[in-house]
Amino acid sequence: MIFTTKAEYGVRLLVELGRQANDAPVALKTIAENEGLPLAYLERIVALLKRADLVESTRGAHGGYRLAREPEKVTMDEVVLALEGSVAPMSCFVDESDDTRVLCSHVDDGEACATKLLWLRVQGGVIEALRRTTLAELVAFSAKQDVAQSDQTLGSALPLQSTA
Amino acid sequence: MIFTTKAEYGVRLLVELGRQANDAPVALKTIAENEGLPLAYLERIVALLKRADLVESTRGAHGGYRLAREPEKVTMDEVVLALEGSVAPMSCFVDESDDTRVLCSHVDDGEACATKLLWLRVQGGVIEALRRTTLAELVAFSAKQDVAQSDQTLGSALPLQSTA
DNA sequence: CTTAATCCTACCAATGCGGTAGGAGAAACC
DNA sequence: GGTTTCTCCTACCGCATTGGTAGGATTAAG
Repeated sequence: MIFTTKAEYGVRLLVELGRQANDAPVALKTIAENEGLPLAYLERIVALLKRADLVESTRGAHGGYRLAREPEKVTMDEVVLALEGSVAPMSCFVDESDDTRVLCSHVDDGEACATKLLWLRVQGGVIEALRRTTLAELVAFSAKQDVAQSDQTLGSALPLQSTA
Repeated sequence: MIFTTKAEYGVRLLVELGRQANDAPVALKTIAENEGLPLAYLERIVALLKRADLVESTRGAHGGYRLAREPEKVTMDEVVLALEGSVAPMSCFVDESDDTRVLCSHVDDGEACATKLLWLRVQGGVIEALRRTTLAELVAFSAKQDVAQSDQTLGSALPLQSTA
């Protein structure tokens, strides 16, 4: 069970934005360079965040993106939902309509499969974990990481960017 | 985020075995027909369960598979681990060694990415949900489904707990 | 010795993922 | 006004994985 890089990159992008205290927009190019991620791909990802009103943009020179809310008010369930489309442990769990309907292809219509109970619990566990994590927490976490890194050997920090 | 059909089919297979009270082996063909799943594919899946000592087999005519343990003692974290190889919310979370090492390709060696905290929590939520679900529960659940189906021709009597 | 089952391995089509390319609009700055 | 620097949009593409198939070898019951 795995999230795609959309979630990974999107969350990283938001963390980068969250680290900026001021409300000056940040260009995607800056973020791409900071994180070592492909710019063109990030563009498509940030579009998802904008569509979900998690991010605001200003076009033109000196433009870029900023958070639409304070990091404390951004929970990860919203973020991952915007990026991945759904939080479903099984393909038949993807909710087409607005209610969380279970559509399992291998069972009679309207019937639940034997594994419904299990996947519901897993889904609940994931959503709960996502919801209790805010962007502010991740920003603070990454800041702590930075301190730890700069405390250690600065020179021997391998520039191991696997960016081909 | 999605599990593959290996987990789905594998759990269903175990539920089918769990429904048999006696210890007579059940042929895969029977299970395939009951569940409407491709036999050849099930063969590969049940091999994973056998390798993890969740299932025992007897070859030859009148052979088949049976549970290696009572359903009460089979927890789903073991099952999913055997079927999917790992329970990792992100590709860099796949543990190659025995400890749960985080190997993130986009960060310096030994360093955690900004999203480590998040994926750790998600992974924890999933594993906890899996661990507290036993095969016996799923067997009982599927039995209840059967009763509901034969009683009222429409099994919507289940209190589907939404994203609470 | 036929039949019914587990085993094993190679193969294959489709899908989705991660990434690229090439532009068209919009605003700042000279 | 033109250039630069951004956001935006859409089409395309290689590749790995998934789900499934094929074909056979092995084992045991009757």
